[in-house]
Amino acid sequence: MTLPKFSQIKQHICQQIEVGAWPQHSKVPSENELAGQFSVSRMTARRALQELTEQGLLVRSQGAGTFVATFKSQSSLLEIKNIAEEISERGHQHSSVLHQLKTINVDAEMAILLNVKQDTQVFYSEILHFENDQAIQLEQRFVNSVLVPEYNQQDFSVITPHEYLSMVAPLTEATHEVEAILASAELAIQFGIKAPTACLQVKRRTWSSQGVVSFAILTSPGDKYRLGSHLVF
Amino acid sequence: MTLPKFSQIKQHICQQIEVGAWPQHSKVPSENELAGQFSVSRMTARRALQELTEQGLLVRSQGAGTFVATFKSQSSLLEIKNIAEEISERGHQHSSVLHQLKTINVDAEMAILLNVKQDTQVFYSEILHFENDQAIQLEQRFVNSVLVPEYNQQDFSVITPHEYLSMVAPLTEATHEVEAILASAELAIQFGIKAPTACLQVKRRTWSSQGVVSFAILTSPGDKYRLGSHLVF
DNA sequence: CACGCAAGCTTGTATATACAAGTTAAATAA
DNA sequence: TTATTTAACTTGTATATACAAGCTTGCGTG
Repeated sequence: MTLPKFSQIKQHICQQIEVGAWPQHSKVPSENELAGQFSVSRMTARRALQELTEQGLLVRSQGAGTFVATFKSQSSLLEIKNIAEEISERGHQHSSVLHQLKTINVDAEMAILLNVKQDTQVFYSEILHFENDQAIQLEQRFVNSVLVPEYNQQDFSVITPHEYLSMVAPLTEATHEVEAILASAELAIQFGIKAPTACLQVKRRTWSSQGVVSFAILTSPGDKYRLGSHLVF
Repeated sequence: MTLPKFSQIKQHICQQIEVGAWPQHSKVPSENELAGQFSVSRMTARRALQELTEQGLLVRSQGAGTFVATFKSQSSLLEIKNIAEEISERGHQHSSVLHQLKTINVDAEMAILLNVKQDTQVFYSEILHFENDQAIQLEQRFVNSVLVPEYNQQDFSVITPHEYLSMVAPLTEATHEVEAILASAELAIQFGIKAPTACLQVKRRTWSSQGVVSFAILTSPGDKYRLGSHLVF
């Protein structure tokens, strides 16, 4: 199972930008040039350019061409760091408790999110992360068992799910949704906080070259965690 | 100047959702059905559905069909957009109410954030933004009066602070901090929601070439608003 | 040398078509 | 009546083609 052609072109373009071959404001090959280089139809090349434009990496002007956008971000979100590493960087101690690691049948919604067939069995893990004995994040993760067949055999006291997945299915794409929720009574107990309290919840969907790898729900108490980013234009 | 056909279909779909004809999770007509209804090619209908899916309003599943997504306003973490524009793009109506627009003395902390001398007078504005008569964001903004001396003379019923600041002091840099907070009683009343409830709060500091322009606190009810991003590596 | 126009190139919208892959409904067989 | 198979429908990827609109470059003329 290889990536669709338009996705391969998207990755090529992102890599050219990343390695500095195409700096800010520089001209990107035209639809017809890319079509020639990749032996695809112009419409396929166009789709790649259009999606990257929609995502903000490129800007396009009719008649003039396609250019690398001025925007450049160094957000911590963009790096999708390993939580153990983040805590360690703060000079603190990371630990975690595995609550659940099992195989489940996915409902329709989750099947769509993981791009698997309905009623497929996938892995579900639930881990509570600590920073210096203070619970700071509940990680609930649904993992595509087709792409990562040995996920449920890992020892998550020595390696985080993020670390393992990065090794066996390196990230190529991700989406995030950040929301504020009210902690349930159960959640409040797990975090050792009083209700009512607000929590920051990040829903993260990750892809590797073979497809959707996992869908994670990362929930943290509002007073213990925040996300930062730094944008340069 | 008429809208392209695919944009007209997008608007039709947004309106159907807005008026309640298509509730959350309900099935949307297929590509071929829309192509028939609008006398367009399937590819044109497809483009409308695909863009709305990327925007988070729809979810699609091969073989099953296209469905209305769980509704939430969504803004980007990777770009700084004008809220009026974002709401407009969703086919919704933006409006706002100005609560405060005044000159204040800054304390030590705010002076540091705005990079001005202590006890300097800066502008403070407080605006409640609505999407289709639903309050979705309280914007509190401290503005550097040295760099933007005429901020407090603007009419913020016709232009948003973001628009104005972008004109007179174009953005070069920004930082975000995203956190979850519990709504105060006052805040709950402004949003028309019951306490206790969680809110998503973004603290944003923006720079232009001359220095720090403003420090904004953007607060939204958790069940009405989320932040998103889509990354390719 | 400067200006205007034409040609070439590029993006933007749209259509028709084809095949792949998955889901759902209908028909058939046990 | 239930289970299985087949057909119909739906989304997903890809190609070829056409025309519109805008930008850039090159050429010709003053």
